[in-house]
Amino acid sequence: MRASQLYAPTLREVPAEAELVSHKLMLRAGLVRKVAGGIYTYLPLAWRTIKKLEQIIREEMDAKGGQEIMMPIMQPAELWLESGRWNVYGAELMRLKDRHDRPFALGPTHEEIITSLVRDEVKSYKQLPLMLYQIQNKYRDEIRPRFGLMRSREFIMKDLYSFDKDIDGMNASYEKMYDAYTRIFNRCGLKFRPVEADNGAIGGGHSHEFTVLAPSGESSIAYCEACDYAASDEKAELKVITVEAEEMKPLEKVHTPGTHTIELVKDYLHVPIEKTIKAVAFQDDDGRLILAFVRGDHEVNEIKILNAVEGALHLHMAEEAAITAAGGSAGFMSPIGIADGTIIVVDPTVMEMYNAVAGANDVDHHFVNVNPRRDFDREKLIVADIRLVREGDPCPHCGAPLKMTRGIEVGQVFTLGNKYSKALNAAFLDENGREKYFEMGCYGIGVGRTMQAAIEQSNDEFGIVWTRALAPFEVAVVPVNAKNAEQMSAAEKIYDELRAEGIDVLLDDRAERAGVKFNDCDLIGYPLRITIGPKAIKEGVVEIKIRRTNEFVTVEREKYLGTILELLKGL
RNA sequence: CGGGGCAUAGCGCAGUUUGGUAGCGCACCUGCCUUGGGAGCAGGGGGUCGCAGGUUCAAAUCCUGCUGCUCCGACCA
Repeated sequence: MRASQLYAPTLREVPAEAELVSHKLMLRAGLVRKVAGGIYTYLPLAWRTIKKLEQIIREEMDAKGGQEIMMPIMQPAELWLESGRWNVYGAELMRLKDRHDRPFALGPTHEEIITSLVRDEVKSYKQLPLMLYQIQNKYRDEIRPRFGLMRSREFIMKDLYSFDKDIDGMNASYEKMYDAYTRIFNRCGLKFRPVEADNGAIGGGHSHEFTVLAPSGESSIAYCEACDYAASDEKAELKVITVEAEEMKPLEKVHTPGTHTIELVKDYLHVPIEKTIKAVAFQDDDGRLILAFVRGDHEVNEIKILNAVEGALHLHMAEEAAITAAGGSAGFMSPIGIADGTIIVVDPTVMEMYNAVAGANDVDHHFVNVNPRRDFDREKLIVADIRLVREGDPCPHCGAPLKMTRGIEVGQVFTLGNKYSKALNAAFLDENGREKYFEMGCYGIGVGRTMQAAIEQSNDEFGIVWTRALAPFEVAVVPVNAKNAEQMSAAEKIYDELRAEGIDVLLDDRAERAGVKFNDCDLIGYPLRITIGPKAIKEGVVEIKIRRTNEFVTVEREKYLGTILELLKGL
């Protein structure tokens, strides 16, 4: 490829819309352009990188027995109604209607389509296991698209679905995919960590997220340095914190004017925050009031609440009217004396407390000497771990203090069990002629997000630093003066020789000044740059710049090819 | 969904307070010159000032309504 023919519009100035360094660099280096919020065009450089990334993914999927297919983006509502997700998926599902007013959705994921395909076609255990995948645009109407390709409304995803005859088979498929994902992200040169994750809206059994470590990431993960435990903050399990037993004093209602936050209460009553009980009021989609109680210094984990409360799909902050209707008072909530029918979830650590302070369901009043084991009606509440992990909490495996870090979730693997096969009545005959539901798994990789994560993790003040595996071109050949015939012919020769070696090389034949070309090379981040100037011509040498270290290597003309090949191996 | 901010040439911005011929830098086109880290000179093209109404002799500027983008919040009882 010749740079004079390449559409790679680099920018000197940073568009105002970008916040993240990777987002800025994608715009400046001419990789992507925004069309609308969360919707992007991929320009030639980005598309080359994406194709390389997709190729790596294909190779690893195929190596595990995956077969590539292509399913429709536009999906009929019937299948979603059948699986129950038409109503469950919520506003993120992009819906549309055809001219006959028939409802459709733009696929955010393809469990329905693939399950219906396999249901109709696969009838025997002899056809299993089966792994099918595709790489395709997905649509999710995000509340707040941001950070370029990190959270966009249209994005490229690889999604593979596994079908097995039993749980053991499903777990074996899961292990294969876990291994494939590890290989893929290693090949991309990413620093990442697989972490235990919650299954979220997709549902099913166990799950890992593959998280690229980056301070700007939207995911928060907890990990243990003493053992190999790592989990997303939503998932991280927490041990009950027990305290020394105290004599239980009589429950007492006290006047605490204006103390509608935990901070105000603890200061007003002069008690340590660990002696207070914090209430958070939610409502689910059906309007049911859900009160969650954690220790005053703890925070609630909404995902854990959803998992603890049967039938709850989404949570939002409770309306004040709903709280009042249940006999509560916003800011002064308590499990004691709340109307029946209110769903009460209490963190087990709260149940261990003695003589604590909690709201009294009465404005400007709190209870003191609350002893949950004595004062709470166990029959009417759910005791479940609903705490959000924080740095220093004990590791659930070994007890060492957990560390927290941030990351970008680039892939996730799930086991689904028969959740979808059952909902869509997808069954086969086993060895004994008995009908059984497929045991499924699903496995996704955000392709564009992985590309951006690579940039976020590897850049410097001059621009992107690509690994060889993902670089749009592996080597750039830059004649200092494109109008100098001697330099151009030397550059052309090297360009041809490198291409003959199968190297992906760009010849920067533009009539730009050297500085412009050098800066573009650094900005775009080609792993190696070969400079052809007067010195190279006169001395018969080849000058190589290594982008990652910004170091220069000069070798004799006859030996440069070996050096290039050697250098590329390490990049 | 709540709260801020912004919308003027491809990009970054000024002009809006106080209404009076639409500007700057970069980018782009032509020519000359230049070529080892974003050169210089000269000439040039490009904007119904987000959209729709209104006020006025006159609106980028004032008023009303809408739309889009963006940031923050959505841990709070």
